[in-house]
Amino acid sequence: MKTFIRAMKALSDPNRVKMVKMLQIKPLCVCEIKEALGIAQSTASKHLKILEDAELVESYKDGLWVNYSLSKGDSPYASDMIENMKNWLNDETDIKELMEILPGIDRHSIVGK
Amino acid sequence: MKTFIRAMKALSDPNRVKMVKMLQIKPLCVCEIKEALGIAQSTASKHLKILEDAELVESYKDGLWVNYSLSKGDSPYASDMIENMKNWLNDETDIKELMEILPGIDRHSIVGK
DNA sequence: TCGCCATATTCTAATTTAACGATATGGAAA
DNA sequence: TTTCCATATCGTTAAATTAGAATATGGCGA
Repeated sequence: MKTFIRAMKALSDPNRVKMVKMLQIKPLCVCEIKEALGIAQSTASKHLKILEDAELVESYKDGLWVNYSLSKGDSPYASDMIENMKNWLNDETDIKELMEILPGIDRHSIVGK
Repeated sequence: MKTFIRAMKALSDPNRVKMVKMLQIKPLCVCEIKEALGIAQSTASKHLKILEDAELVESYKDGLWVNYSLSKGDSPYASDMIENMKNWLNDETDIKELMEILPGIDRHSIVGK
């Protein structure tokens, strides 16, 4: 039950849902995610931790960067939800806008911290 | 997006999840639900309203009673989640216990208010 | 080694959520 | 009409959630 609740809570926040949708396209580092969503770095990092604790997302280091990607089917509810979400929300204005700006987001060209 | 978040939030509480699992078996009135879960009547009523707002549940009156049942496939995310949840959580101790006491719960034999 | 850079963690304030008791509502039965 | 009964709503309190600024961590490059 706790595992399930954790997954549902993780998907109960718009920013975290947007993160999942972005990660459907490609792995991203924290700074790219914060940039795309226009939120503080600490906020992005915290949200990603919540997604990771829910086993919706996993991370691996690449030098200074930490790349996040959708996790690959360990947890029961998480992997089902990841599958479902591929079909969900694609028509939402928010999401479509995100998908448009995503190709222009590059970790090397992010300015101030 | 708001619709989706509302559904996820509705499923982010253990009591509400238990309500959905119980309603998979049969429609129930508020007093039966509160009895099965051991919570206050006002608490049960409020949770049911949240589930109803998320279109996971619908209600119809039967005399003094208000019967709640799983809603029948209007909302996109809600109906998918209802389907998914049929396969989820059935091995949980909490849920199995609920399923055991459920047949013994009867609106006519509930004591105090 | 020293100083950045990306990320994680801590702190604090503001908002949301969940619970219960008490009260209001509305219909059925007397 | 008056009284109950099941349910809904209100009021209050405690706990959880979210946000950003500030600080800590840890590794790469000079």
